[in-house]
Amino acid sequence: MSNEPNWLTPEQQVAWRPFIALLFRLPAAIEAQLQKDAGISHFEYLVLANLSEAPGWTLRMSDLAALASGSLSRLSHVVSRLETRGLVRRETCPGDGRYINAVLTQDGWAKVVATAPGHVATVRSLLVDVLTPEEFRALGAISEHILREQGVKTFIPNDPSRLPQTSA
Amino acid sequence: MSNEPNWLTPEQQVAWRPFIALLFRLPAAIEAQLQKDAGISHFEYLVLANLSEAPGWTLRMSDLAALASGSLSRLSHVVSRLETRGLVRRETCPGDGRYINAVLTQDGWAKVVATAPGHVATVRSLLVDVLTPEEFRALGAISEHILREQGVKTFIPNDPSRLPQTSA
DNA sequence: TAATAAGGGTTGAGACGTCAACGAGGCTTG
DNA sequence: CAAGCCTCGTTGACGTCTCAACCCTTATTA
Repeated sequence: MSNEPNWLTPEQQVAWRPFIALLFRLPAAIEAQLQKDAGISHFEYLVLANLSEAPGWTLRMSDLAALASGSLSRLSHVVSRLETRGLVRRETCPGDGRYINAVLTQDGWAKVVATAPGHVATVRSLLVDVLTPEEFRALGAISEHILREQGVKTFIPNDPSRLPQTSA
Repeated sequence: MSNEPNWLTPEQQVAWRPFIALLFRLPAAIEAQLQKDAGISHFEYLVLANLSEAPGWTLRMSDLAALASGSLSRLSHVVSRLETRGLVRRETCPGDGRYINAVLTQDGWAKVVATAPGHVATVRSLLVDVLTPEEFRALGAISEHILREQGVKTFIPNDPSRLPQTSA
């Protein structure tokens, strides 16, 4: 193989630069809204939202980490914080002491219900509603393509009737 | 205006979920490679890279912050660190003491030259080369669309009065 | 020229994420 | 059943980001 770096072509740079800017700014904007209006981080919101959609408001730590796209260590810290705030509690898995389940509390559910509408509105105003339906569909398909290439399986909601649709 | 939250439709969720996963995972992957191979963060890389492309290896702090899509406070901390590592230095703008220029040093240039190929290779393997050219172009166009909607200019305003001036 | 306004940049404290080391439970060999 | 191992999960130290208060320089106003 050659030592010569395989630089991006000018055309590729024209696509790359806005994308990398988006990769910095969109999370920052979402983070800011959630922090201001609900006092939680985006990651914390994803944790609560995923739990709220899980059967029995319960998920194993490692599964929850994967669903929220974070490390197990990060999740452990976050669940500890959410636990002291009374939004989540831990239970060792009955029958197999290796596993630990995170369980949403009533207060946690209330928090999700109170937070979701503002979050969805923000996502709409920043992203969904500024794109044409075709653009948004394409964005989803491209994202899935990239993730699939890295062996990441994206969770598809199987029961849309379960409300609220917190995952926005 | 209704109080009823405007939830995402199931079709929109199908697009949103992979995208939000990408928004978490791609930065993490890029971060990991840069940290491992070069000992710098992605944001630090963007700072150095933008300086290396600026005339005179020089940019005003606030312009650099905008180019790197970060806050001025964050940039100030980062530049301080890069300064102690000898990769960047600060200069008060001659003729207007309010402004401060960040200037890339020779060592900083060397760092960019040494780091860029690996970074580009990573971006290619994670993103560019797994998409079709049409997909990648579309991704760039969609990103720019979103940013434009928020008034973000992807490129530096080519205003000569904002360049470092040796004389008024 | 003095007082004030306005904006760029810095600083410190607190919150958060990462990394590597560790602990604990259960499975698999002998 | 004992020893090792594997995986899940936790912990604490350290580095980094955010937020708000602050300083400094220039422009404005009287």
